Amino acid sequence: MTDTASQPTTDLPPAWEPATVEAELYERWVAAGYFTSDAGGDRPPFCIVLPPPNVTGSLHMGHALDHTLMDALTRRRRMQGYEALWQPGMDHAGIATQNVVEREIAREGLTRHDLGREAFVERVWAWKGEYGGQIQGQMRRFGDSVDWSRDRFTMDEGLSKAVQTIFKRLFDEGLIYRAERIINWCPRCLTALSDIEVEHSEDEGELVSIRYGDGDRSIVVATTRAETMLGDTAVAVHPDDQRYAHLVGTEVELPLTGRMIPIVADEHVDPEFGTGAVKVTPAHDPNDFEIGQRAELPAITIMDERGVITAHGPFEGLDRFEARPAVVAALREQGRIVAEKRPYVHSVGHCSRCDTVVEPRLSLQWFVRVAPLAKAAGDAVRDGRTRIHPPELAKRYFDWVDNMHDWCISRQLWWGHRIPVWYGPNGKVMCVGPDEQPPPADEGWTQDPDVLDTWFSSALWPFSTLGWPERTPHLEKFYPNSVLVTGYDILFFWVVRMMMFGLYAMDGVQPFHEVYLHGLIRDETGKKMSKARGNVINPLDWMDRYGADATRFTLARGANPGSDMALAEDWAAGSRNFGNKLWNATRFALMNGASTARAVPARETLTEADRWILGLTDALVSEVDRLYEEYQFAKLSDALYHYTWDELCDWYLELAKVQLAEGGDRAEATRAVLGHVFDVVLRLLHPLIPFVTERLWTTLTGGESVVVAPWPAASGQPRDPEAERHVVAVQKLVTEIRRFRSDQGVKPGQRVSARLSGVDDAGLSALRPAVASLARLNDPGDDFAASASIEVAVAGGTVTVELDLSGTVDLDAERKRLAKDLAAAEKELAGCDAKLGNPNFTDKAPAPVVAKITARREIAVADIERISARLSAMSNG
RNA sequence: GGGCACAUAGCUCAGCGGAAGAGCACUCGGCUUACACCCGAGCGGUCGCAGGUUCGAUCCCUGCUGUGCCCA
Repeated sequence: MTDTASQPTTDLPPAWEPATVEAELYERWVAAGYFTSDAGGDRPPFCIVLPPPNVTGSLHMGHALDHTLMDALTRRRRMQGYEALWQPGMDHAGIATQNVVEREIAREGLTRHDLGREAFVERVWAWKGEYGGQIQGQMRRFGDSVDWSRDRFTMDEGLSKAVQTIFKRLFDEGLIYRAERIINWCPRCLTALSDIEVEHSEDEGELVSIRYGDGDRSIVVATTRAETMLGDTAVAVHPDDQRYAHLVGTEVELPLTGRMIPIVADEHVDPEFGTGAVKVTPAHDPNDFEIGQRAELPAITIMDERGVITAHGPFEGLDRFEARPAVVAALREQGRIVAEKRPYVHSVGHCSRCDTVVEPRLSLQWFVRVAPLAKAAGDAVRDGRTRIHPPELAKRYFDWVDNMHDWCISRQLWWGHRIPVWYGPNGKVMCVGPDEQPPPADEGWTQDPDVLDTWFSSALWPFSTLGWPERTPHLEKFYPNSVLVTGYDILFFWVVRMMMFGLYAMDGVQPFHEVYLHGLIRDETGKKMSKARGNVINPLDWMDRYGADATRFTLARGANPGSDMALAEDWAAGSRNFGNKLWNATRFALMNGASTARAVPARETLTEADRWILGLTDALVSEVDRLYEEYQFAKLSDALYHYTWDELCDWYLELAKVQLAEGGDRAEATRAVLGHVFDVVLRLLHPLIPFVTERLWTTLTGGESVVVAPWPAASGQPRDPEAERHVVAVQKLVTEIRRFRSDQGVKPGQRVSARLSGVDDAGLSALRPAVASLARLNDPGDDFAASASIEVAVAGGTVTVELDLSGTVDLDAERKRLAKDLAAAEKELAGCDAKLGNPNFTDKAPAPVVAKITARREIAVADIERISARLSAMSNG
């Protein structure tokens, strides 16, 4: 057998240096085609579509989490022999991108109107060409195993065709319609927004009570938006409200305008709020619009698209926020302000893109009639065709789909998919399908100027990226997608819409088998990361300093289903340390000739230590598999961390040192076991930390790449409970000896002569050299003089360790330790006695529980006896 | 206003009916030839408060307090 010292040393440097190696490894994987999907062949499909990041953006920590989890799932399935497709791409982000380019041309003193629509859109494409690529670069640094050959963009020709196809189908079936409605309008972005693009916050405002009419023909209304009174067309009260019953059907004069407006009754007025009478402004409030519809009231728009008052009179030309105090002042002058409350905190909607206060606005827009689509989306989850993880979030999904409002899909933008509807002479309307010719412009036909909500095209993502509306081989193979991974915060934005459109476009087949919703990233104190707070961590910074693997492992370790995760730099450092630990442990194994070239010898020829670690390794494989099926990333990461560090490194490698020192067949067998366990753990870790495992695994095995290595399976060999008991006993014995040494102030490296008895009776004979090595003990020499002794109760018996500390023993320290142990044992005994002395317990508790407590009691009694004897011996001695 | 979570060691979180756990932080001792991004040992919790169910409750139920989120 080759001597360890003459083994060829590995070429691995003493520490893992991610920065220099990761990029090269990644490009090698791409070049090898590992990530490219093949729609042919017999492998079962596995498909994840990447939630398309915004083309204007860069990847933040939330993306890093999302990508880590998707990559882990994809890499594992690939190793398991699935045909894996992780579909990348970006969306065109209508409002955001248009804003960016408008800002850019504003620096040249231009507006989009100066350029004209066509030139502006060209300008956006040019911008996309120049800056839109940074996300791909970031994904390469993360190590994302996406199929770059299928990279897609929502504005691509094929995806645009998908948009036009589904629009036409929905239009023809009456599921898309155009109507004048109150919509959410952003006076800064100058476009309609859907309900979910509005964020509500509790803001300080004012509540002003205004008297309309005079004398006994007057009524007081309260409002937070005094300026809208210029557009009031009624006052509404509850039909059962006796206070106002006599006024219903009469009219009052609307101050400042001289208009007479009716007092109407409406069920939806809350008599408890304010005076119980509300002003009704159908053109500027969604609830008032509803009241207006029921009472057939006119709607008077008093603002332009920028929120500037257009009503004639002294307020014309004022911004809505300037008009508010001006209107109040004018009313006060007339003595019509009955009460004012400032600040008055109430909920105010803001544009999710630019934070401008949203103005409800009456306008002509396109809508999707969602009722039948939402019903199907709900049913797919109710039927279990799509499973939501964690299941608690399914309720939130149902609450949404079962109470969904029609979806406003038109946007007054230029960047996006233009609505494929043409308006002709005599009010004719024509929706044009993807393969149809638009009607001739010279006959007076013009296309609708608006574009579609970005989410409209994103909703097609799970199948438009696969080639739909063509029935491509990829669509056939990879639809439905296996799992969708995203944050719970975009359940409504995106997941619901993909469900609706997927079921509709694909003849009732749901887009996903499973949906996994992860939590949000927060800072170390649990606050949301935001630029305003200045607590944003850029994942690229972490990757620069700690490597992509460490960044990924940190995120995976924090990913408990459905709950948010707090991140701090310390976590990343810890993950970096773990990678380094793995690196050095593997290096150590390699330096000692660990190899996968030879199979692990038959179990009966191995040591108990070998059988113990092999058993733990099998258990680890099963546990990791089970946890992956449940999307328990935090737990599976922790299981891998614990196995690697606390069992493999802290114990098995130390035990292996003893076996390697023996030389001969024992050393050779140990090399095979080392090779096996590192092979397995590296493969298990690869989906989480792909780079370091690739470097180590290829060195260890000589294999081509761990990316395409088979996923580990348990050995099928039975575990050896006796060997495991014995190793656990050795762990306890060694720990107790170390504890004693530490109490006595013996330096960790100093060897101490010791005489052990009871080892054989405890069944630990074979592990005796291991104990000596791990506890730094020397065999007793001729001059051995025990100056201290400890007794350690282990599973098979009690081991007595006599130590020659060749000097004074710190009796005080020992007494303290014994007293502490005694107190613990006495507490334990008292607890057991209390239970066993209670007939209700012994009668009603299950027998195994009673037996367990009885056994614990016996151990406590023995401990007390032993420790007391030791203590009294000390005071007598 | 409606709904849903969560309150466990200094921090971030597991555990969710039968002996309180992890990582980080902290204390002490160590360069024990894989690793100081390390090794060894240790300190630290009436599991938010008050009731209830149970032989037994951090775990189940009720109420309260606090925090967060979603929806109006």
